[in-house]
Amino acid sequence: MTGLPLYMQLVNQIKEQITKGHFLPGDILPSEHELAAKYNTSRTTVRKSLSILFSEGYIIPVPGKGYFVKEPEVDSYTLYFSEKNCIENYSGETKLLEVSLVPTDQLPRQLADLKDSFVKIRWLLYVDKEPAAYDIKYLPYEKGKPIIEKEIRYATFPEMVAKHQSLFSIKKTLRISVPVVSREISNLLKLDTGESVLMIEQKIFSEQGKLIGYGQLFIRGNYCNLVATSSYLHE
Amino acid sequence: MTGLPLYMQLVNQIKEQITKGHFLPGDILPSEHELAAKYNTSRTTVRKSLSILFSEGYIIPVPGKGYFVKEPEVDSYTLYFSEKNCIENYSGETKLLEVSLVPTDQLPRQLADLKDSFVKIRWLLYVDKEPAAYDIKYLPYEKGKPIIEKEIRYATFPEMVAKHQSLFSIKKTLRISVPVVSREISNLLKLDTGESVLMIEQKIFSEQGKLIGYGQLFIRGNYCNLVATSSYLHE
DNA sequence: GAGTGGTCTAGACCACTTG
DNA sequence: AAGTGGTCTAGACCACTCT
Repeated sequence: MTGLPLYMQLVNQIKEQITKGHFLPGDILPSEHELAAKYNTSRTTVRKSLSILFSEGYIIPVPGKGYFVKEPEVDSYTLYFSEKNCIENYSGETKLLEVSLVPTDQLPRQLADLKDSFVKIRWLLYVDKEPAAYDIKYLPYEKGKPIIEKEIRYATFPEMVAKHQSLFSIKKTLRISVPVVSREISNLLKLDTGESVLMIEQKIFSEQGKLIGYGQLFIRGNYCNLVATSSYLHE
Repeated sequence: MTGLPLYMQLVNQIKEQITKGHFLPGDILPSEHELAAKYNTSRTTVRKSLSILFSEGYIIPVPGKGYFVKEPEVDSYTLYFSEKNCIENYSGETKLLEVSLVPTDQLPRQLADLKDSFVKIRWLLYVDKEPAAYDIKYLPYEKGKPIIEKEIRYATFPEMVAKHQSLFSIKKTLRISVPVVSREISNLLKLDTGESVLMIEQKIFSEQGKLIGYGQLFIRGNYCNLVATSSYLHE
């Protein structure tokens, strides 16, 4: 009947027993050996199933003891964020406002304690000729390498930062807030009175934990499109 | 020297070859058989390593062909969200404003096409006696079960919804935006003129995809604390 | 038909926890 | 000492792709 491989049938059976409450958080599952005997299969196959249940957040293996049913994580979401997808109907229209070298003492406080110089890049992002977002980015300045506008085509921030870093090894942080905007930003975005703006602060760290990129993205309320979904989709 | 298990050493070696650019996105790795021979180990162990690299987003297996090096996902973040942790300095102080049964025709449009009645619950959340957030939640009304205030202690929304659902099987969605707030909300939160508000819209679905919970959380700009981090932390 | 990954088995030895 | 999960082996058969 079921074309599913054995280990997947086992995954589903155990999953069902957990979701239906036959096993409660904190309970201990039958041992690998017992499961193998019960389902008439090998320990290897049982382990494959259990490792999937572990990766999906259902159970936790404890060496020498057994597999414990976990409290489900109810507050974990996956957020896909890039400058491109967080602006509604964004087609890619941008205007470069500034590319300049910023001396150490004029950096925002988030970067001030690093003793590096940074390149500051400012953009406006448009939707249908209307300004929808304003973006400021700081990248470490590499001595000797001139800043060429053409090089800074509007990729995602991690891609800009990681020119000579592997994209696999960087760490990133987002902070979402609703700032009180300066008159400058208000003018740039042509804000109506009372119109609000969302700010997304982005930090990028190297594998060694060094801050190698900082960005602030200000999005007009109407154009903002930020969606997150529960992490474990179970297929 | 290295106390690491064989399969982890293999993971790290291949990972390094990918991050250092010896293998580029789109490249195909040596076959399981070749790797087993090269590293003088069994195919099973090689497969264990490769499955880890797959789960961490480095490679994609293609049956009949081989393992392909993937483009790294640069825009995936993990967001931990709950009513408790998204409000800065929140200690748990709440005031229940309303618990009422809402007939089908008076529901917000997001719930209107379900032909169920919903219970509407409205709260104010305080930080140091100051209103910091305003919360509206809709839960399916279960006929015969009276709504008892004491039952609605302020747990996280998924916990409220899932009283008789397993928390493992629900799906959730968040939408973050900056709304133009009504006068009612402005008064409730005692907003200053020009002060902005962040809205987090939360939908909860049953395993079968039915909407079983809808919530709107309005947070005053100053109190908002939303942070997301890159998904793959690689330990 | 040769090569690939996908599934599965029946063992082995280890470090650890528990009585 | 018995039981548990962690690691590892050396096979087997399958469905698939490529040529």
